[in-house]
Amino acid sequence: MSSIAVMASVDIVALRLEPEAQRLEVLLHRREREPHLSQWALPGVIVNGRTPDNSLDAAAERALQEKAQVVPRHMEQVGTEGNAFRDPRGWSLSTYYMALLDPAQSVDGERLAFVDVASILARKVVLPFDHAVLIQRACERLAAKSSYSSLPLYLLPERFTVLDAVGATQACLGRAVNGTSLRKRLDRLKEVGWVLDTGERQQPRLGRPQQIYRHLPADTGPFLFERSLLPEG
Amino acid sequence: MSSIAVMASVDIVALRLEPEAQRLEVLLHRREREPHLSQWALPGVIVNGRTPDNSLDAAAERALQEKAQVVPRHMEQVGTEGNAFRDPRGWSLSTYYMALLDPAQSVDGERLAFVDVASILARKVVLPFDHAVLIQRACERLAAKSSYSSLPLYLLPERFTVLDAVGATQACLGRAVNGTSLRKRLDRLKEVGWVLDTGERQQPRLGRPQQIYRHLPADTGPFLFERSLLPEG
DNA sequence: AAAATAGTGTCTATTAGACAATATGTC
DNA sequence: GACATATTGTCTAATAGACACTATTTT
Repeated sequence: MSSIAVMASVDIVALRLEPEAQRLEVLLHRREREPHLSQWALPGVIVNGRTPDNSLDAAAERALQEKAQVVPRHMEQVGTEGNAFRDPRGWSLSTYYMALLDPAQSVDGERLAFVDVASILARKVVLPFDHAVLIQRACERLAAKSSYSSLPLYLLPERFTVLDAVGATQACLGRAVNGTSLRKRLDRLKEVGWVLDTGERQQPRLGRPQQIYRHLPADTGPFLFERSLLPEG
Repeated sequence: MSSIAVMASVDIVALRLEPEAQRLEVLLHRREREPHLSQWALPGVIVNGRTPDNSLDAAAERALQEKAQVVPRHMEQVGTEGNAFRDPRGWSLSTYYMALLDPAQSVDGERLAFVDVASILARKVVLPFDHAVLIQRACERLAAKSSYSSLPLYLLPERFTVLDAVGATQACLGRAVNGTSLRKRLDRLKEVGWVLDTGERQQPRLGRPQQIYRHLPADTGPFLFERSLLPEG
């Protein structure tokens, strides 16, 4: 049985919207063991028959709790990367999940930090293993789905404005987004009950106050629109 | 190292369009070892450091060649299922791929057969492990993407008619599809060079002859439309 | 009042879909 | 010619997007 076995782990690409510049950040964890001891890497856990997990999803939950110490608004499996080179110890597998966090999620301690995704993808920050690739794949998934779904709203706090929604969508897509279109989408989401209109207002530094929308606490899955936001306009 | 290891495999959900009724069939392989020896199951291979595969994708290719003995027009990873119960030997992982075959793909020998997908999902045919779940997930992925992409065309022979395209799309989506819409989509695919108009005709039993389209031999990835085919009409 | 920002209304473009009209073959 | 089937053309509906216009607040 050991001859048919391989190292396997679950890694979490937990994404947060940085409040100021509305750019994506990924949660990294300082490694507690070799290889790459004490380097910043994706939080993850080993999976095997001796760990307490009954399933991959359960292992992902445990990784979130034990290592990342955050509660995501949404989580989904993205894929599995497996080859002979990604881990110096030999053939290994990593099933990686995308988790979307409330921007208010903060981390304490020396072992956790949020790092700008763009600087990782540009290789300005270098991660061990193939973690940069996993982050890239997760962001590609996020971008693809963001065009035709309400997925970016999982990156917003429970109460948010139209401008927040535009910013989140732009961060996910990596390009400008039409405000009118996003307003219409929020109207649609209001119709189906995916978001609520609180009736409350919020005063920006200057100008007319903003309507405050609210999303539901539970992850009911993203709403799928019938058309995509278009590349140019 | 053996204490941090787990059983892992790659399984292939190879789908074919049954020529007559235009229903989806999946390729099954009679198992050559325990557990579930000589039962029909998904073709797959073990992955670990001792097998010749450099990567998961390479293992998937090997599974196709050695076990399934078919060459797909398209293949993509769908996901990974892992838990303590799916294999009687203990905790195990299966990364499973969706492969789309030419309907002319046939199999010879006693160890391979195409089986109607619907009867598997309805549990009229019972498969070992959680293979029915893997097939279901692959079909869900196929249905989701078929609504907004040219994925169903990978199930067609190189030369096909509009009616073939309608049939394939219906089989993938599991519901009726508007013929006019599909014609327009084929026009769009012709514009971008994803399909070609051969100029040739084919005579059905009765009536006006059908135009014959042709797709390119290489898998350039599905074309993504900006809108979905709509649920009712 | 001026400036800034939010939100609304109107128009266009695109594409799915319904369906009538036409083309082209077999019997 | 009758019939079957394929294809084209016309119209509608829905929604993304552009943009002018209005609303509401601060300074």
